[in-house]
Amino acid sequence: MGRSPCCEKAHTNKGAWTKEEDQRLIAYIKANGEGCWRSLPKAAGLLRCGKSCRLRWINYLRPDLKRGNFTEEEDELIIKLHELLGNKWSLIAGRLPGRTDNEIKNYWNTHIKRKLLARGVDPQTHRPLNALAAAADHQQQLQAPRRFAGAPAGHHHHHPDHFAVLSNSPEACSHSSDDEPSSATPPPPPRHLGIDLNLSISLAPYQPQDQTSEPMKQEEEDEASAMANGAGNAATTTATAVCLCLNRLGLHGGEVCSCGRGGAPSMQASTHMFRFITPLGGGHHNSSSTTMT
DNA sequence: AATCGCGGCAACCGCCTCCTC
DNA sequence: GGAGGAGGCGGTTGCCGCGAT
Repeated sequence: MGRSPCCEKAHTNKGAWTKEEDQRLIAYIKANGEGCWRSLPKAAGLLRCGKSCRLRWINYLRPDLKRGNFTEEEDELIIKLHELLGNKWSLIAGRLPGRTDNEIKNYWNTHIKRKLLARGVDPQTHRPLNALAAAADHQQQLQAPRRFAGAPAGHHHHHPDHFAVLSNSPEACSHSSDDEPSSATPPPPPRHLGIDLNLSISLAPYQPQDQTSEPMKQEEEDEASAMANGAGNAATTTATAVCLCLNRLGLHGGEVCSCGRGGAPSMQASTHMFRFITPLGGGHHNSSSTTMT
């Protein structure tokens, strides 16, 4: 039968927003703040679904939005983050200040996909295109019990292969409960790693001897992986300092990160490597490292 | 000048997760 | 612990503008 609609659709406008509607929404949110989207339309005098208001605000009207073209740096950041997070547009957007998930999603589909294809890289797997066919053949031959490439198994299109690459601890390998039963022993390195990703995706520069005792949760692990990888590659390709803290991820002109949330994330710096430790929800710590060249 | 095709983007839809009771 | 509601997310659709023919 389905769920009840999020709002009374019979009396709601659809389609493009008018200037007047925008003004009403802006005025209302300025006066009352965000929240309670369901009741907002009525309170603001809008004949819109609450979800529609929310989307309009988040994707278009928010004052902190950065309009305009994506920079080359943003492009590369998106690519790195997508490689690690998959189609988690909201997570990616969270690391690009002023950009929205919808905007990034559209940009990915219209620009970056093409860009990667032109580079000979598969936009979904981030592997060289010519290697994909070979890898597929190889996998068919192997009929390995552990699926690894493409073919997202669950609703959420994580890339298990990516996480396998990035994980550097047995705990980290046990998260993929969506897709397969977890195992106490870390799986052997996937054979597809033979494909040269040319991305140096790894936490190798910083080995886990000082990892905190608590196993990471999936989300945190994702974050850590994203941070490590994004930094490593951005750093090696641009020689620019990269802030990986949750609030400031991005390229910076070499200044040491000092941003933090609550418990003041720490950063350990050596000559060529910065390590960021950013507390995430629940007091877990999230570590990553980046090599500065 | 008119038509067609394509690309870009805003908006919608439906499912999922989280939160509250 | 379970149910229901609200918000959030990702995929998809459809409109519009622009260039090619």
